Amino acid sequence: MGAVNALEIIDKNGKVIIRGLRDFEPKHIFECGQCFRWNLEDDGSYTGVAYDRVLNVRKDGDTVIFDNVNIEDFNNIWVGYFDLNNDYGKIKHDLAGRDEVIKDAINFGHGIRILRQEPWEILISFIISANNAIPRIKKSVERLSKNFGQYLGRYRGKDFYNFPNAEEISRLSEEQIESCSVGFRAKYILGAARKVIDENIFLEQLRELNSEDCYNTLIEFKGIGPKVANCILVFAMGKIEACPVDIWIKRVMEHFYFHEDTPNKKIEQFARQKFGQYTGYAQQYLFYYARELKIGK
DNA sequence: CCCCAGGCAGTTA
DNA sequence: TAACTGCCTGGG
Repeated sequence: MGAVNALEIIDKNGKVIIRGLRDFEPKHIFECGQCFRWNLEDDGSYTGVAYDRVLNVRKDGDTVIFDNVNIEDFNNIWVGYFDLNNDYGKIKHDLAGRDEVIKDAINFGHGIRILRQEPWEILISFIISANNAIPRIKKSVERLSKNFGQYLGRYRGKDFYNFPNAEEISRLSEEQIESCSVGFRAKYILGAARKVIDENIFLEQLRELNSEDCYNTLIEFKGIGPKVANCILVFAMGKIEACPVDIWIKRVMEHFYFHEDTPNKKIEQFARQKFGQYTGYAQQYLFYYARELKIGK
């Protein structure tokens, strides 16, 4: 039995409602750069797609309301997706004791959780993320889904589609993929799909590998370098000790710790030494902190 | 118009 | 293996 089972859960009318759910802020979770398919609604809730489901999430005081879901899917899919059985209070307490910088970052993004997302969608999403901006990454992922994914249903008057699987993408032309505004990354996306199909790669099984073997497998894909591979490790493979060093992590680390231009490898080493098994969490708090406050820019 | 955005591959030295 | 360079796209 996980921690979430100790809480009061109400299941009614296609909603699952949890009172007293700690360390959970939709804005922090969905806008900390880890996911691209969650969008803010007019009422402050977020609607997104994962694991062939459409879900809406809202927080009201200490209550979190999951809409468009039944209790079976909640237990089988979303508890894992939102990492609800993980004690973020403990993680934050441990990390915050290490120095004032990470302590401030944690206070700022106190409701962040690392989502356990689908490996294939995350692999392609982060190939698209290279030298790109979040709103445009979201637009490309959305277009790929709408044009080539399977129809899932309607919610609040909008149609939703899943992310096309590797086989579906492998059958597309480079031009079809380019039509989703992915630019020069189209050949990497098609190449990745063909590699997965031709080499019979089961990305879910990479979760069973250790971090290093998992990384070495991912970096064989054209379009996946060190940063993207580490993002896939943290956001889909459960390898939370990994440390993606992007431009914001580089900025915030140089601003607070190095005070000079520093190679990404050195930043990664420093972070892993400082934050250990919690490096991926620390990275996410620091990223959100830096990007929202434009630290180091 | 220029600049840059959660990097990468390819080329050089 | 480190240092460079060009890259689709589109919003500021």
